[in-house]
Amino acid sequence: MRIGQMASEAGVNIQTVRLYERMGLLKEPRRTRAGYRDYSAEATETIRFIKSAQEMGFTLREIKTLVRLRDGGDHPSGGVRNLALSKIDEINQKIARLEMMRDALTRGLENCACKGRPEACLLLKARAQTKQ
Amino acid sequence: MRIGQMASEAGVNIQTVRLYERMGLLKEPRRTRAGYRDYSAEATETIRFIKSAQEMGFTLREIKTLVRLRDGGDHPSGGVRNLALSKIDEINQKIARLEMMRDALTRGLENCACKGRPEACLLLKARAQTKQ
DNA sequence: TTGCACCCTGTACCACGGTATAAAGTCAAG
DNA sequence: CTTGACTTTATACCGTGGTACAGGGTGCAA
Repeated sequence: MRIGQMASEAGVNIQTVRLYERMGLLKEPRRTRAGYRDYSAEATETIRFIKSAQEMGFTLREIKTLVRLRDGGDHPSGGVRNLALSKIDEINQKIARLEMMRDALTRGLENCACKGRPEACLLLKARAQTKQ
Repeated sequence: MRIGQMASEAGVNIQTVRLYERMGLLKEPRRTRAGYRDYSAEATETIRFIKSAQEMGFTLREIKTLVRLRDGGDHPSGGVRNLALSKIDEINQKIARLEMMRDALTRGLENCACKGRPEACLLLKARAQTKQ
């Protein structure tokens, strides 16, 4: 699979794929005789992982380590394991903060739009949806 | 409280505070006779909210609306409420994706560093910590 | 009243992530 | 073979968020 199809399946620009490769986020694919990049389906998964991590606020530099960890790391070592654990910790902290932000927004809504009109407040639904 | 103290309490650069004001993220404080900005303690909370939201992957443009919503919006209206609800939804999606990423990392670890040495895997602790 | 720390506005610069363009090669269909 | 869609590398540019600097004013304290 060549770069054009890969990029379009992953939903990114071709230039972006090459950028990620240069930055070491995406491992270099084999090449055809003519020098064209030849990707396996796995690559699109990696790209999607990268975009997802990015939306979670990780930088490309951080994502570089996330990708390595996700792929099983290099050689098993305490260093790799600890790095992964600290990343997992970071993620847990992000989750906790997102929950706080959600509650802050919820409070904002309670103090405003729904004031005196609890029946109009779609909020409880939203909360129920997440506390399930 | 003047901008220097405010910025240092919030942990940001003075220039950053002024930038946020220019971008409409931070409402313009009153001024002293000399034209100095005069902040209340509330402002540092707003700054911290902004930084936190930023680490969660929201852009300043998005955070601008988050801040308005958190502060109780303008005038109560269905529009404001719906916007808040959709932001809450976004946050829930981010949380779900972070959980997926965490699991992906966890799997990466399982396939690698802890292979055959389950007693060395600190992973279960990390998971327990979050599933509590 | 001089010094020093702070503030003001405005402009310029920076890193990051992404994208666009140029100049050249590949390849399959007509 | 030629045409058109695709690829290659390399370079240049852009928006976002942040910061630095210049040139000037404020205010307090020795």
